[in-house]
Amino acid sequence: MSAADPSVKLSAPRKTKGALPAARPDQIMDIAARQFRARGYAAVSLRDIATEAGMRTPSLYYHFPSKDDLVIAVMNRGIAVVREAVTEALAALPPDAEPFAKLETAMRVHLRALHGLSDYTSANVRIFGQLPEELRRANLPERRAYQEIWADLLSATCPDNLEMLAIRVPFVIGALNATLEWFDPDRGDLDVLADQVGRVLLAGLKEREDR
Amino acid sequence: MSAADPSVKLSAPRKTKGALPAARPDQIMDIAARQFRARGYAAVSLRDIATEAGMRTPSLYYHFPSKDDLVIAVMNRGIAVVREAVTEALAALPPDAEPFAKLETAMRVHLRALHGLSDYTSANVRIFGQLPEELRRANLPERRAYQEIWADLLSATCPDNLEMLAIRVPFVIGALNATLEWFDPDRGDLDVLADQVGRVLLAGLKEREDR
DNA sequence: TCGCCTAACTAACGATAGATAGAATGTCAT
DNA sequence: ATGACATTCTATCTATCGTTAGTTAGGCGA
Repeated sequence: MSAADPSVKLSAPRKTKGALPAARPDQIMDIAARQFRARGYAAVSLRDIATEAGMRTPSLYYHFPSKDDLVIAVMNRGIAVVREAVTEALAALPPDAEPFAKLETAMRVHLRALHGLSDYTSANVRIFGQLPEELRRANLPERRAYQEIWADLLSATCPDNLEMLAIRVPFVIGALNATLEWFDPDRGDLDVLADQVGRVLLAGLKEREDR
Repeated sequence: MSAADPSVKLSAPRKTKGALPAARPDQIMDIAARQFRARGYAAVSLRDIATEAGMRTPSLYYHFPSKDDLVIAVMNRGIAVVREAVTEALAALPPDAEPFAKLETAMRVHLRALHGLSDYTSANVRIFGQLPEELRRANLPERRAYQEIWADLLSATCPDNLEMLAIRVPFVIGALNATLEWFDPDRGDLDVLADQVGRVLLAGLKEREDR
């Protein structure tokens, strides 16, 4: 394939100190995230990751104490990335932006994180349901922190109705995440997707009890 | 645990011919579906299935030629079950039912199939993304046939707009399926879920271009 | 120059997976 | 009673997994 001829030894430690061409652990995480995203959790072995990184499997253990630790690191970064992106985008809005304008922005950024911006976020969404329960639990704090952002945003759509909010938060995030399973940004326009999905969800959330 | 002490030999073939207490292959598929639903694809081994069925692993090979074949059978039944349920429910509606009444019915039945009615359907949704591509491909014909029902239903929400329809069909199905990952029918009321989800989606789909 | 740190290597282990071969068991029609 | 069939068994194989142990080689500070 493209990478990794193990007979060619990578010549020793890094010379560059200030240039930092992506630290090795980061590079390994990049590869892991891309493979998890493409092929799922169980289908990706440490051998696969090591091969693409140009090293032997046990060498990975110098950078990560176990496969679980590597996976947890990738998963947590996946949520951190999208949370920071959404937070920044919301902060860039005018302070008096309407609740539904904020919602639309958050949806667009979330979709962009899933489809192209971050292999980490898409890997997280893709493999979360495949992980043994222990690993899933390790990702829950990050997920809950991210959900709080959406709870803030969505509370404007159903004020004083916590039961409705408790359903709408995971429903909206889940509906957005589900696009990962069928939408291919290489074959369709991501902006069109965001327009269509945003329109349906925003209109649906805007609808008042009385119609 | 509850089932299967292999030292107690199950006494030979079935006597009952007309009574049919669920044919053995069906019983095995039931167990497989339940386990796949609960723990995902990779986490369920043939040993696990055999144990719960009260037999040794190789005995499974008398009924199914391989694990792949068993999985494919479970997956296909998962779609078949929900498709038949939706088809029947739609047929039971008055012939002059409005398009959005049909849509709401389909959504309710689909949610019910996911949460309780059928381990096959929930197993399908749960593990589809975990399967190697070859197995996923084997389930595509069933899935496409089921999607056609929804294409019919949803075409009323965006007449003469095939691009929009091509997005709305997988989006709606995906949004419904995603509830499997966060909604627990033991802790929440399924009817409440259907009310809330149905309201948002139906209102969103009803919204006209001009607002 | 010496010794430590970094970063990789080779070799191997134990566990578990799906799968196969062939023997054994019980039922039933003849 | 017997032979055919259906069903499950035991025993074993091969492949692959994550992981550990111990080793090697280069760069850098004292």
